[in-house]
Amino acid sequence: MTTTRNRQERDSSTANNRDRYEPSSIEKKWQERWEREAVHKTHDDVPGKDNWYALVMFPYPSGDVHIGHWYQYAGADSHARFKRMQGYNVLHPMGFDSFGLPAENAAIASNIHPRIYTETNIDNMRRQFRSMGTSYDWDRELTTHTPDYYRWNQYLFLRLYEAGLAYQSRGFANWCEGCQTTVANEQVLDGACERCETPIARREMDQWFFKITEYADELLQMEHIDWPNKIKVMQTNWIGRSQGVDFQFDISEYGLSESSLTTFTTRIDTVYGVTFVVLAPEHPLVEQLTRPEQREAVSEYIAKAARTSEIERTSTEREKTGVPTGAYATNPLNGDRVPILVGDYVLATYGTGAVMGVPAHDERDLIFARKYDLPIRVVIAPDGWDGSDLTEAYLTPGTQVNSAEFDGLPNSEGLEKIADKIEAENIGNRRVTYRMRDWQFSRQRYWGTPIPIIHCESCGTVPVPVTDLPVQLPDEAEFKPTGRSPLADDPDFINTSCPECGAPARRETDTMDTFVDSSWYHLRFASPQEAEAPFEPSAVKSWLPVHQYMGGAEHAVMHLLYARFFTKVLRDLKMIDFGEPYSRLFNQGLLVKDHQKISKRSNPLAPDPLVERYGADTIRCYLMFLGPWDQGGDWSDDGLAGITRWLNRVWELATRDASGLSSTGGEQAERELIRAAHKTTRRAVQDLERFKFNTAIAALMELSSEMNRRWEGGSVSAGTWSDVIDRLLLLTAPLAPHIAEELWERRGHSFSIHNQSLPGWDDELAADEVITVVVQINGKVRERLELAADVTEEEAFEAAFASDRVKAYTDDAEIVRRIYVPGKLVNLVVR
RNA sequence: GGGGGAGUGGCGAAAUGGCAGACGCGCAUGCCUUAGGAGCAUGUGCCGCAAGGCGUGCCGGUUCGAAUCCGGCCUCCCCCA
Repeated sequence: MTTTRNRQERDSSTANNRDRYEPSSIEKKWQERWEREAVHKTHDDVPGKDNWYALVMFPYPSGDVHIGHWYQYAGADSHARFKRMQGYNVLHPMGFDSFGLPAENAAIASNIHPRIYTETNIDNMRRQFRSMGTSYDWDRELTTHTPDYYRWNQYLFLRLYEAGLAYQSRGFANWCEGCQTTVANEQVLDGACERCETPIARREMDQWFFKITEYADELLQMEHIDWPNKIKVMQTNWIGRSQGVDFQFDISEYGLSESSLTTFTTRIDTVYGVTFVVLAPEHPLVEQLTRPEQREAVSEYIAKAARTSEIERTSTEREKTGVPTGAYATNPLNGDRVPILVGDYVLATYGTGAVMGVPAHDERDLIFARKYDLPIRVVIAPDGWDGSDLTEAYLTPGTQVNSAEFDGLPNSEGLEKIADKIEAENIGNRRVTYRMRDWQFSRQRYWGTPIPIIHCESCGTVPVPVTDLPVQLPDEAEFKPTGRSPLADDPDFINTSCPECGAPARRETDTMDTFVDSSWYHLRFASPQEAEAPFEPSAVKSWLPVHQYMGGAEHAVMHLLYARFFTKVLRDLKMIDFGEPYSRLFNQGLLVKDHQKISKRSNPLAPDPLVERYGADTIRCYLMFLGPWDQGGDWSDDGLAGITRWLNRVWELATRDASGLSSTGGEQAERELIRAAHKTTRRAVQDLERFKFNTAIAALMELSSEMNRRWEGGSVSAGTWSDVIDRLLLLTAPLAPHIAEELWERRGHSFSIHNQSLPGWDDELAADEVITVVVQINGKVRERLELAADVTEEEAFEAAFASDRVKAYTDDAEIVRRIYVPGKLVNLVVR
């Protein structure tokens, strides 16, 4: 009776002076105060704290922050906040990857200067990031389109150029006739321009490259970095290391400058089965080898191939085509004279641009041979082969046949012995090739970092002296695409003098791929205002490599590979002393809405109105509650109510006046609430560490409900209640930073909750006193027993046998086996 | 075609060798309310009145015991062709 009356009094007395949870008012208030009091200001070193660099991939300022950004940045921010409350000195910076094609295209489309367009977007995005309650130190913000940043792109380019790792060479680029410009590989979608859908052609142009292939083998070494296996596999496939043999066919009969034609193969064991040779249309010998009677057909074919994208050319769906050159090549191993054809499924950039055709042992070659009526010769025989024709290409291991002295060997052995012979006779050699090519980073675009090179008639290619940096991107230049680099039309920009001889000279007019900017930005964040160098060595030493990198998997083989390459180069240039930029990587999944891709047009979900209506904390928590962060989530407005209710409950629990509580439930009730609190702490901390935000929130919800029940019972002391409330708020703080801060203040604690340590837990206090032991008969659950936590095996079996339900199964049966899993179950195998 | 990931209630999902469905949405019933798109309580995998049986894409295997491990197949998503 007393308890009931007390409770009613408490409720009515507190109802009046308690106010409701109104996210809009408290969120703005705390965002301003955090900024005013520099709560997220990061110092390079804090005595007694270890540094933790939590980096999330910085965004393109291509428009509004959309809900997918929220999904990424809210999760990353929660994890960074969690590490901060774990006691680390955390660097969690933000910037903008603000050069590049998307911004430039959007700017052109709306007839605004790319700089104005970009800076307007950045202002808007900065505002939105603030509205999320992110914990960035804005003093460290960097934007890559400013000279303060891109001058260091130019500086690093010069260092790579000096080291022979940047070079200019003629190469094929993706040319879009519609946009009158080249586009990057990643902007080619199914052979067409992603913007105007014009088919992409290949055009030969002077291009700049970074020698990433020099680091191919080291880039394959990934055992020592803690990255998702998925990404490691993608990088390995992308690099595509293959071991093979360069093999020379004799073409001396034509009396050309070259007496041999080199092909590359990974299957030299099939060399006795070669019945034709195929050259890429761009192969340098095509012109000279083509016989007069084939000249017209070959020229026509080459012209057609030039209009076809590489992706299309190598597609397995597409029919393999080719034309004979009329010339023949002689296989030096057996003297066979085989026709030379031109085929566009062979790429000039892979291997040697020439392949040997072995129709019996390669699917593509077989289709090609059948189509053009070329001979098919089996040289690797399956077990029990009767000498008849094969119906399909034989690709698996077998025995060498029709292979001269190698007949009878398993082909794995033939592979080595034939390679030995080729090397001994000097008609070829073993070689490792990679699918990955050097990184073509020059763009005929305006909105990027000018490449700091000067072309002089007498001195050739001359690097701009470091003291002359930055080479400024002219603001006034014409930026619309005209078919060549926009900067080429700006006389003030191109006309200069040669740094070596002083004669009039022309500047390089290409700009850099934006992936150059993002290859080292993590270093810049360590000392973003450094004016004398790209980064300050001691700051880099305190912060790098990045402890935890977070971002989407779409960058697996672009940014993430380039950044690793840059890191290795800078290490070799002795600018840094580590070889991997990101020690740990976590990829968040994709957010969809109602099972469909979120799109501005067909399935929109703008964050600002949601924040206005529900509050940033609610949106953050809901996004994190949808499912495991790495698996992505499925947004549906309906589910928001659950998070709203929970945060309201936290508010309501934390604002109750607990002074009237008395420990009527005794020690038992106290212990049970303390146990729930310690269990929750353990679960939440362990889950947050592993990015399992969804189950961390579930644990906090359970604790909230448990507290509500305990209050109804009126059974715990005010002191215990208060401790558990504080625990709940501290654990909620990384996820819902505003409400936690507000309630922390209302409970009389000092500012800020985000400078507090997470609560610890005691496994003994978290341990159950009573456990449920499951009794299985032949693996099926037949009984559940409530037993003391410290029950012995003997006691557990005794309890099991005492149960009537168990007896029903054991009475007429023989027990052949008994299994005991401490604290969990008893299994009786009966017959 | 190759590689990777996933498949569990009406829905988002838990459980990674030991009680399948935690937590949340939705739904149902009741309470409270001038009102309810608010709050509270209880229930909610399927079949069955019940006892009980069935149940984690499908088929098989390993195990005392499988959503979880192994083999084969189907479907969906991502990356590369």
